[in-house]
Amino acid sequence: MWKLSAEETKDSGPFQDRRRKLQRLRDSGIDPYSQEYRPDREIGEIRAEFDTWDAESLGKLDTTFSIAGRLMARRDFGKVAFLDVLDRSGKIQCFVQKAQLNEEERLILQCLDIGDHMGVWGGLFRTRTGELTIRAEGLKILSKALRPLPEKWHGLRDVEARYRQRYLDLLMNPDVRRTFETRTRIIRILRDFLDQKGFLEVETPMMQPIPGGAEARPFVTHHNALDRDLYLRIAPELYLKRLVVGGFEKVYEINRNFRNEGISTQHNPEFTMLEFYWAYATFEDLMELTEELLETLVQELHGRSSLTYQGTQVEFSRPWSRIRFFDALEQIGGVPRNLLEGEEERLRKWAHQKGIPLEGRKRRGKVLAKIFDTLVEPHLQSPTFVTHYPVEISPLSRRNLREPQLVDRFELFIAGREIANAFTELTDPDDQRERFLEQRTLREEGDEEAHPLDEDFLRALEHGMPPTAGEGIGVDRLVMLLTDSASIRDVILFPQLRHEGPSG
RNA sequence: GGGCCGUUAACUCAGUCGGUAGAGUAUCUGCCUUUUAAGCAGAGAGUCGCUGGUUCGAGGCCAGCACGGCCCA
Repeated sequence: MWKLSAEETKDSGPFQDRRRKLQRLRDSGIDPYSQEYRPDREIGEIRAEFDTWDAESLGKLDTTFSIAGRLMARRDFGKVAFLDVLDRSGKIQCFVQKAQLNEEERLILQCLDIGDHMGVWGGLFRTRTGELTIRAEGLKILSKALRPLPEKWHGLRDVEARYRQRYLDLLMNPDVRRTFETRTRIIRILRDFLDQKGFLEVETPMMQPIPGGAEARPFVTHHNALDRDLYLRIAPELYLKRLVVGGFEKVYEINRNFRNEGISTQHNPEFTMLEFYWAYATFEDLMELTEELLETLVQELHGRSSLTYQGTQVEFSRPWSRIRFFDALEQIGGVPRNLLEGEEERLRKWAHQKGIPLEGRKRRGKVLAKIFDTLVEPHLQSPTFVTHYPVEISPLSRRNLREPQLVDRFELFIAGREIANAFTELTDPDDQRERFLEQRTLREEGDEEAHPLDEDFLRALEHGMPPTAGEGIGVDRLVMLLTDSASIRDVILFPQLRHEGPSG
């Protein structure tokens, strides 16, 4: 009944029973919320060491083990009981003979409910069915649970409850725990990889006076003492580049970005981004680095260079295919070349006939990007670098030398999703100013996602930034890919949800 | 923003044509010294998401709302 408050549930059966047991313990001078208990082993350690021992060897072992954890199941047999105790490392069965307990412990056993934390100590043996078991010499209650756990067999299925009460999800669904452990491992591998290459990890502002570095709508907040609005960052890009100007030639940040957009299986308003900047490198160097990084990740996590995502095999062996943005539109998206190069109106008409809605997309670049998202992106299952984007949708990227209407940029697609976005950085302060001014025009035309002009950033560029390449990798999407998760909510511990309704 | 599906006991779910609200788990009582979804016997447990409407009568039909899921934008 965890959807209801304690007040609402205090009179109903299981809660009353647990309250009653709590009171019985207190009346007997037993604290149901122990101040201290120190187990000497983790359950996983015991299992790792003794799971392979046979009954006879265990019989000769004269050691007492003390463990602690949450009671997940109990099976009572009159004079004995079996208790399943779970800690962070695993689960073990404990065998309790009531005759072996003192009076206080017998009362505790009587009052123990599934969900309570307890400590147990005793020697190891193997039951008739062969299970490694602790023969309890004594036990203690460490924390009384007043609410029952979800049902033992089906677990917690209700998706909403799983997100709102992730602690129950973690307790009841071991796969969920593993996914989040893997997430932590992935982030550690990312850090190790970049640290080894000499990148310096930094932290830049979450609250920014001008939200830049991406095209997205920001969240607004207010600083009272300064009496000014601040924005939760949509990207760290402009600050990391300032650091490159300041001489941090290899720099990265793994942290949260916030974008004021809809919520879906692919989008959470706050999400984790890795961004890194590498002076004296180009976007082509980044492609190689990215190949190496992802292959390392897949190898470390899966022990081979491929994985299965939602039923599709994805191969990460290098090198990955590369295709130019316009070639991808033509060859994969089936957009006729003459339309790509011809008048915008004919392109719009063609898109309309294909059923691609373009409302709100005023510029040619946005039209092309929309067509790409619809017709090309879903087909990019194997890792694919799409390169050389139109300059008008890349206001922070350096122009291509030969074709100045394009930029030296790539996006990486895997399993039909964008995983990374990278480019050779625009270091020319005059060109950057012009790009900002173009974006300002778009903003005046009503494009709320157009990049704002950042005079302070321009001043930094005017001090001189070395030739640099920079990349952003969406960590949540990467974790989804590597853990075979269908929804971003399955890789974020507490995803954003609507207000809990009055009726739960 | 649109479409479809869902919301019933603490959990997981049934509920036929509109006619007294069901099961398993969990809980409680009793029996049980090697079980592991323990077993056997019994018991308690419900604002059927919310608000209206139709009807002699609504968990089921209609409308609106809330929350969630999937798909589309």
